[in-house]
Amino acid sequence: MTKARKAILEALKASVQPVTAMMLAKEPSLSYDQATVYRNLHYLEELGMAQSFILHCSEHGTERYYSYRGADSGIHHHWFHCEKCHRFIDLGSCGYDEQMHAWEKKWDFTITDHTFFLTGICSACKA
Amino acid sequence: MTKARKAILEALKASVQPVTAMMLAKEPSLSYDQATVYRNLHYLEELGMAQSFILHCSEHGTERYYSYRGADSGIHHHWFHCEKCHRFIDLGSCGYDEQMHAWEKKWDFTITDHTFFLTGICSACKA
DNA sequence: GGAAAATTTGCGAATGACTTGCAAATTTGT
DNA sequence: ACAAATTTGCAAGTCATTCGCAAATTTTCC
Repeated sequence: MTKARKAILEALKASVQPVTAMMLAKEPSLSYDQATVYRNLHYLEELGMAQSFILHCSEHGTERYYSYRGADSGIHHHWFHCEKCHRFIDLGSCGYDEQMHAWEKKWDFTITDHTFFLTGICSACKA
Repeated sequence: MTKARKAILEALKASVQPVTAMMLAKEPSLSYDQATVYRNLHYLEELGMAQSFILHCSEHGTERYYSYRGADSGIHHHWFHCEKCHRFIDLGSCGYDEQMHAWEKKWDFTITDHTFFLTGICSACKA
């Protein structure tokens, strides 16, 4: 595993919030080329050490957000996104496995991935 | 309501599958400028007559897909996307209202929108 | 440990979805 | 039908993300 790879993985692991490739590329302590960051995030996601979702918000546009995912403990996280302060709240795993299974049976398709997240106004921003 | 607007809304209503702005812009029977198509899709979504979601698939990249939504009957649809044949299956409304409410209570945030869809291989493509 | 093979990096340029400024055309209000 | 308001087409711009390629790093094998 290369230096860049390791550093990016550590940054992901250390971050409480999901981050974009650009955020990591601009992080002074990393200072890897954006292409390198993008490539390594892809790589880490393929390995199953990172997970991502695409979010569009009026203020930041459309971007892919990455978060850490333990190699084995592989919990698929879902998030709430506050449109005001742009912070994320980790909702944990969605627990829809049963529902998914029901759908697979009903329609006879095979689910390889699911996307789920919420947007709204967080507690702090409501006040 | 302008001619373009009406035509685009009709196209949406007529389409069984969610469509992208580009698909509509390239549709010979419509032949409106892409800017016009994009602007009107935004407009229709604001009105509540269209709904959309952003999907990334390896073959077609990242694009926003629109579908018709009756002005009042406003059912929020969710979809399964087949990665092979690129067709969508309408799953109807997700029926997670209770779960959402539970989350709102637990975290004290207000949900204004939710994104949910599945990807995988459809029945036909498995065979 | 070191040289060759394989992979990765940085840079700059390209891609592709989507947006925007602006003048001309259409629609609306009266 | 006329003036005001909105929308359209066009061309150029924006922005996240990707790609080609030569140089640098990592891995492999002896």
